[in-house]
This record gives sequence, structure tokens and C-alpha cells, in this order.
Amino acid sequence: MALRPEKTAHYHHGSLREALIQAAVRALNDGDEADFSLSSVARSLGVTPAAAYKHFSHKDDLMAEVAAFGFGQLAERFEAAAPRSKRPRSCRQAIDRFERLAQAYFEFGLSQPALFHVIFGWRGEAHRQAIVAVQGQTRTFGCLVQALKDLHAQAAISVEPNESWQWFAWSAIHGATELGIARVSNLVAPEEVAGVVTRSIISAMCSPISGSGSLHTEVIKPVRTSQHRSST
Amino acid sequence: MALRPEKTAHYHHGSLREALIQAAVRALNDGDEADFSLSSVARSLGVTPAAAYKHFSHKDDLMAEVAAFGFGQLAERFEAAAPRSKRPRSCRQAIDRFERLAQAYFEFGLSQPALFHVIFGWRGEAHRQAIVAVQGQTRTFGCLVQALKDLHAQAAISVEPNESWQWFAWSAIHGATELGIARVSNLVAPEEVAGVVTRSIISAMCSPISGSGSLHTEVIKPVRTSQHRSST
DNA sequence: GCCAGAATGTCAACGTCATTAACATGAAGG
DNA sequence: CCTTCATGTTAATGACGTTGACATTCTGGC
Repeated sequence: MALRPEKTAHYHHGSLREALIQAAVRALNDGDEADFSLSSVARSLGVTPAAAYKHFSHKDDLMAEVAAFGFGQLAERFEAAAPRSKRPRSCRQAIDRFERLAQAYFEFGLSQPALFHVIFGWRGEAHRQAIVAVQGQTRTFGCLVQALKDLHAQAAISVEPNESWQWFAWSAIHGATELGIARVSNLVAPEEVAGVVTRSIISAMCSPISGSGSLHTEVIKPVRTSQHRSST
Repeated sequence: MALRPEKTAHYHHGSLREALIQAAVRALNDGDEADFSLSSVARSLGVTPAAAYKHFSHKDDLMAEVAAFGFGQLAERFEAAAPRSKRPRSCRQAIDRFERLAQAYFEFGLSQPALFHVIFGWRGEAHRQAIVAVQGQTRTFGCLVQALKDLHAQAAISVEPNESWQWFAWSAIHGATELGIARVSNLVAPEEVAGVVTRSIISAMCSPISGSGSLHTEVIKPVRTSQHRSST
């Protein structure tokens, strides 16, 4: 059939390995994570659980692939929200772009919480997990870092986005997503989370020390008044 | 034995219910979450798994109690790090207090990751989970909010800590903890995370619009130069 | 003091899960 | 054609969550 059966073309099933990964992702996204199991995933493909062990040595092996796939999906969302080709050419473009990235991150977590937790919460074999994490970071975290650099290049923030700031920005976005998934509070409406978080991060990175007062009045002032609505 | 056998004094075991909860917490904290099970917890108490079902209708029931207990532990850490009796009387005291709270949150998550994820990541019966979350928030999240108000009262931050800011501060601290647990990156050394996060949050909440320039040069400047070490 | 009944535990069983070993099947290549 | 390897099934093992039948022990009323 295939012109070049490069590696795993289609023996009995075709390519069970990929099918299992995608079925696992589908099962995770289709609600009930309690019902998630290697067996049920195999069953959904009309295949025996034992068949999975011809392709994965442990369940953790499958989950690692699922995590890698999830990172890919997140990267796709990032690319869709802020295409690499369209670099920001103004301060506001940089800000909007950064917010869209945060929004994509948040929506990804809320719409696929089980997958999200496989990516970031899976406790598996440390070795493989590390590999997945590193690969995933280069694709996703790199986008955030670039957005921060763009913010700086377009003078939307005054501090240079060094590693500490990168860590902080990621933490804030990630934490907002986790808290959103946990439904631990409804202090901020979901559709406003990304805006609040990004503007707060930007506010943090507008240091007033290097005589950039104009930046503040230009960028931060309208943000603050319009967004962080006062309560009480 | 007991002067007043108020409710569940000691029948066969004594008070299995409490013992099970604490044994579960112990099992979660003693590494291997993969080996965690209702059965193993019961076994560790020399008791049959079925015995647990005289006290909890489902495993989720037990986990909800574990989550509530975990919230209590976090609250204790908060109280130890920043006693409610010792209210800050200066700007620096307020800042230090806030940082100690963040540090306590971070260390709690890193030292007891499994328990931490039961608290924030457990997917159980929505009803009970909501109750636990609400109760836990009043004890823990309230401390953070108070710290933010103290920061404002001591003029360490200029914006009023409304709900949006509370959400943001919590998100940043929570996200830093989650990323730390996931060991997803080592951009910032663990012992510096709390400092970086708190100072960044404070920086975000120092709005330059209300003529509080003195606050910035006084509070933020030394922070920025000493902490966010430049990289590249 | 004794006994009914509730509270609390064990035992045995069910269905599911992850995992494995033994066996079957089908494609590929000599 | 026939070996060989990749891929699948079957059947088994031990652990898990959960339940129902049964045993024990505490408690309260007599």
C-alpha cells in the first residue's frame, strides 16, 4: 500500500502505536479521567490491552508520549494565537501578542485539564519525563520568552527579560491556569484571566528606575484604569 | 478512658477515621505516590481495606478529608511563617512577611508534592471538593489577602489589592510552586524563587500613576538591582 | 448484670487494572 | 515454501476499589 513502509507501516492494525497515543489523548479529553486506563484505551481501538505492550514497555511510556503530544498541541495553539511569522512592530502589537499567548495557555488548560495535568503533573520515570519536559519547553516556553523579548524590543516593558523574569511570567500564567482548572475561586471571570495576568506581568516589568517614565504613562496607565476594576 | 467520649472515642481501633486520614497523609508524604492506595493505607494500620468503608463511603471521601487536612497544614505553615499576632509595622516588615508567606507556600508544595496535588489537583466528586476548597481558602488564601492589604497599608504597594490583584498574586505564587514541583526548569534556584516571585508581584503592584514615585525608588529599586540578576 | 441493637471490624467475592508468559498469526525475505 | 520477526490474542497473576455476609464489641435500656 504505502509507497515506502518507512518504519511502522501497517501490519495487523496499521500503526497501533500512534493510534494508542491519539486514543489516549481522546480519552483524556473526553471527560472522565477516572475511567482512563490503558485497558480502556486499547478497548476503544478494538484491541487487547496486552497489544499495547508490544509498543510501550510500561504505562508510563505511553503517558510520556501523550505528554509529548500534548506539548505539541500547546505549541500549535501558540502558533495559531501568535504566528512566528508575524512579529510585532509596535508596542501594542507586542502586548496583544503576549496576551494572546497567555490566553492560549489558559484555554488549553481549561479545555483539556486532564491532558494538561499529564503534561505538568505526571509522576513517572524521571528520566523519560525529563526528556519530554525539555523537548516541550523548547517549543512552548520559547514562545513565551520570545514574546517577552518582543515586549522589551517594542518598549512595552523596561526591564530586560532575564531568566528570573521569564520564570516569573511563566509562573503567573501557569498558576492562573492551574487555579482556573481547580476552580478554586472565581475572583476573576475566566474570560478576563488572560488580560489581568498579562497586564499584571507587564506592570511588574515596567521598572521606573531607568528614566522610562513616559513608558508608564503611555502603556500602563490606561491598562490599570480600565482593567483592574476596583472591588469592595 | 476519655473523660467525655464526645463522638467517636475508641471502639475497636480507637478512632480509625482520624488514623486513616493521618496514615494517608503520611503515605503521600513518604515518597512513592504510585504505591498509594486505600488498601495500603489500611494495611499500614493493621486493618482491612473494607474497614475503611465503615468511615468513608468512597475513596474520594477519604481524599477530601486528606485535602482538608492538607489545607490545615498549609495554614499552620502560614501561621508559623507570619503569625497573625505580629502585624507588620513598617514597609519592610510587610514585604518580609509577604515573602515568608510565599516561601512557606513554595516549601510546602516542594516538600509534600503529593499532598499538594491532592489539595489542588484532585478530581473527585465536585460537591465535596467545592466544600473543601471553600473551607481551605478561608484559612489560607485569607492570609495572602491580608498580607497584600498590609503591604498596601504600609505603603509597600500603591494599588489597592482588589480581587484581580489577589488572584494574580496567588496565581504567581501557585504557579511558581507547581513549576517547581514539576522540575520543569531550573531558571531560578529554589531558594530564590520566593524572593523573585514576591518582589515581582510587589513591583507589579507599584503603580506609578498616583504620584508615588518615592515608593518606587525606595522599595523597588534596591530589590530590582539586587535580585533579578542579569543573564545572557 | 443482661440483652437488643448499633457501631465497627473481618472474610470472601466481584470486576477492573497493569503486567507478563505462552501461544497464534501474518508479512517479508531468502 | 518456509523461517523469522513483528505483531496480536489468550490466560494468568497480584493489586486495587468496592460490596455483601458475617463476626465482634461497645452502648444504652431494663
